[in-house]
Amino acid sequence: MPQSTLSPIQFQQLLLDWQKQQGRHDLPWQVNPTPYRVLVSEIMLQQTQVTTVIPYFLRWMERFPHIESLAVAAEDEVMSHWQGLGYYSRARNLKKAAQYILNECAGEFPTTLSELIKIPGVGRYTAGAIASFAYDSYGPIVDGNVKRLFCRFFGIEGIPGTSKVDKALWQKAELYTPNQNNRQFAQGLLDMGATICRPKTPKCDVCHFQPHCLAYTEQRVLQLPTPKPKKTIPLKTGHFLWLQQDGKLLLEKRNESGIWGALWCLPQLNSEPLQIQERTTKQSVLEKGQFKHTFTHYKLEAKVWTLDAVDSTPNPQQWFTAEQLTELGLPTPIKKFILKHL
DNA sequence: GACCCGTGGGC
DNA sequence: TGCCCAAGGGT
Repeated sequence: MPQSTLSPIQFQQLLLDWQKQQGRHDLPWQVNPTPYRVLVSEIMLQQTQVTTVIPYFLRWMERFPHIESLAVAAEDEVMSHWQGLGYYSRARNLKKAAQYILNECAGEFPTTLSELIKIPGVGRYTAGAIASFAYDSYGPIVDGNVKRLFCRFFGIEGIPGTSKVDKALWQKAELYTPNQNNRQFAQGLLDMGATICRPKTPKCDVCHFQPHCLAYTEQRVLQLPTPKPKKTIPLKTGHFLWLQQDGKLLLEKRNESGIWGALWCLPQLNSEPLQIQERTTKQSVLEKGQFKHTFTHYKLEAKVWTLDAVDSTPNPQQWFTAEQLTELGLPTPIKKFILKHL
């Protein structure tokens, strides 16, 4: 019955009015929104909350204030500034993006959606966000906030992330995104989703869209968006090495592929270490400690072992003092373990 | 389409 | 505690 009677223009006006009064205007990346600052913030904000990103963004912009400084930076220093944010391919891609813009785009930051999406690490959402926030131009965005808001407002059923539902969501985004005031419009969508149309406790009582929201008028707000079926994550066991020498700790730089890619880490073993037999001495393997860590897609239970001999591995290894450790990008649970045991 | 890729906050 | 969720993208 009462399908939303709000035209795109009416929708835009309501959202812009709300954004002007109730939206966020003082986030660090909203100040001086250059393409580079918007790019950095949007990559950091992928799957990451605003309050988590803010200190990382400020530190990043201080160390890498422009594309050139990032493009020529050493990977280890880039990774150390991302340490703790997670999804480390974002950091590697951000450096690739800087090099791409300098080398392939003659230093001219791309401006169109079709060009923006070619930047490493930039997908459909981030391209739309850069168009909106950096250039104040047409750039549809569909992120977690918009998915939730649109699924409720338009009464879209089905699981977001499936091709059918996402197609419908992007279609709505393209239709309802204006050709002016794009910066405020996009910010309004995100802020509405973050502060009003929240997952668990939406503030429908103060929502300007309330009379036009299909989910609200049909009392289905908490049923939309359709929840994903939860799957059980597997348990994996890991083994790591703790080797100290002259007050230094041995670390290993991990491969770019896989978990904790390109971070420095305690050397990881393929299996539980066996007792090492040598001609003259028996070297005992001692358990230094344990830790557990839950990722998105599996749970890790790890044991850390000490021994005297250095295992040969294909990755670069290096001894670090406690002071040097602070300048490296280390996986968060590894960093915690080291600080506890060093 | 399925999987991979981190971490911290909120309840 | 355990679960959901967060300004997604790459393979």
